[in-house]
Amino acid sequence: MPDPVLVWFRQDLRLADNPVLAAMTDRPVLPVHVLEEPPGGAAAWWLHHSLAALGRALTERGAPLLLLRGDPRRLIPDLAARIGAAEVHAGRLTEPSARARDAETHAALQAAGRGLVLHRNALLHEPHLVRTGAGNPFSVYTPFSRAVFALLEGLPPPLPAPTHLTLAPGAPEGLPPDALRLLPRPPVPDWAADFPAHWTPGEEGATARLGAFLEHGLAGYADRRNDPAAEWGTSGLSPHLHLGEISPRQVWHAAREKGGKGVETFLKELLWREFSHHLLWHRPEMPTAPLRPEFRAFPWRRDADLLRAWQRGQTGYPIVDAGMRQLWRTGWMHNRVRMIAASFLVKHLLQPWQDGAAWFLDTLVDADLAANSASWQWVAGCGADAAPYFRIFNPVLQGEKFDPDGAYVRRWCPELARLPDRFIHRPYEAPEAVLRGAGVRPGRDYQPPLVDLALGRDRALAAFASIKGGQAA
DNA sequence: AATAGTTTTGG
DNA sequence: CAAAACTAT
Repeated sequence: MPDPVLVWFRQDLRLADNPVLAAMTDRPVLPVHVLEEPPGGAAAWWLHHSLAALGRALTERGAPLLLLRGDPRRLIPDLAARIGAAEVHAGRLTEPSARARDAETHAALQAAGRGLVLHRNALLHEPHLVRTGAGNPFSVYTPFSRAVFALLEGLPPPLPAPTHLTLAPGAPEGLPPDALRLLPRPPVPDWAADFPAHWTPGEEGATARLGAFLEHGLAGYADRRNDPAAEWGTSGLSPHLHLGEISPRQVWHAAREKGGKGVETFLKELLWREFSHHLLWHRPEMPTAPLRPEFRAFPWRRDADLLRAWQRGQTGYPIVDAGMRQLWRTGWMHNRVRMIAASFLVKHLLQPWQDGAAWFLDTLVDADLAANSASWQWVAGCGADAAPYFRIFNPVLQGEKFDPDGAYVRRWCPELARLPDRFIHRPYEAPEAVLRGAGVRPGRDYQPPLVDLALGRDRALAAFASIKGGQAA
């Protein structure tokens, strides 16, 4: 009998195209997941269901998933010792805390003569292996995407899922998924009540979502990806990719095989995800500190009331409010609307981007530290390859451009649904008779804007001007 | 992955 | 005089 192996599942909750499992042919395995800190609320809901789905799939293959809660630095080496595993295998992660944890776990394993083997499993290409011609990490997206595109020409095809696994003997009793307490419980109201109508966590759900997107969305992707009301405007794969229920390699190959219009545009979006992880790998401070140092002196005007109004979707700007409510109800927000809502918070309201990023991490089912941090820094203008500081989205113009008939706003802000197109993105300009005709009582059904757009814009520009003395690039 | 204000164009 | 082009932020 070959040596047993401990298979440590983290953000690769799938069987197909899983290099960790593929390395295990004919070896007895103990699949384990250790919950150390629960993720944000919405992501925790997703994790619960994803772990349950993975558990079922692994049980069918003969090796049930062991669920534990506690410190992996101690639990993983203990478990490896208990089943006599010389090696622990896992997928490599980019989050700084996970990297530190893996290094410590590795050290603890090594002290007992064991090893931790990390596989490329969450990304198309390892972030530490992509370099500029000069040998440095990339800090600009376009050259990064060009380099990675070239590297991916020889991307091997996805690996098949194992049909049968042999369970290593000696596993202790694990926890049922419910014991991880990842779901909202009383007295907290069930904010996830609507999630199941929108999502099916787990590998099967991910595969089905990819198939449906290829069928209904890919060909029109270049045209529709900025239409937040379009049913198949985007793939909706972000939460599945975040937990590795499907690999980017599977998505990459499937899109290329399908071919046709929209493929290039779609693949470039996958590379934004890669780029975010590349940045986080090389700049682990990215989640908390601006990548452009002059932004450390930015005069934010932190205000709990403004932040709360934004969180609740009560800013008075329909496209922002619709987005924030879609986020709360479904755990997801369309990418175009994320940019608009984020820009409004950091520019017009002058709230620190870190506060917005924290709210997104708590409410998004796809809460990904790399993508979230990189994107907020991009919007705020303090990121490596960020929008110039003077790029300030006007939520009314953006709404009129990308949601011209107000379908998105009407869906998520039903109190405005009967307003004519002309005022759907600027209800505060509607004459009283129009409001009355649409059944909107001013100040009662919909609040006045939190800030005048011209004033907010000028104030943001002034704030940015005040830090420009720094060594801006 | 902008916007606002100004100037120029062209029917 | 509306639309397109240009330009500063």
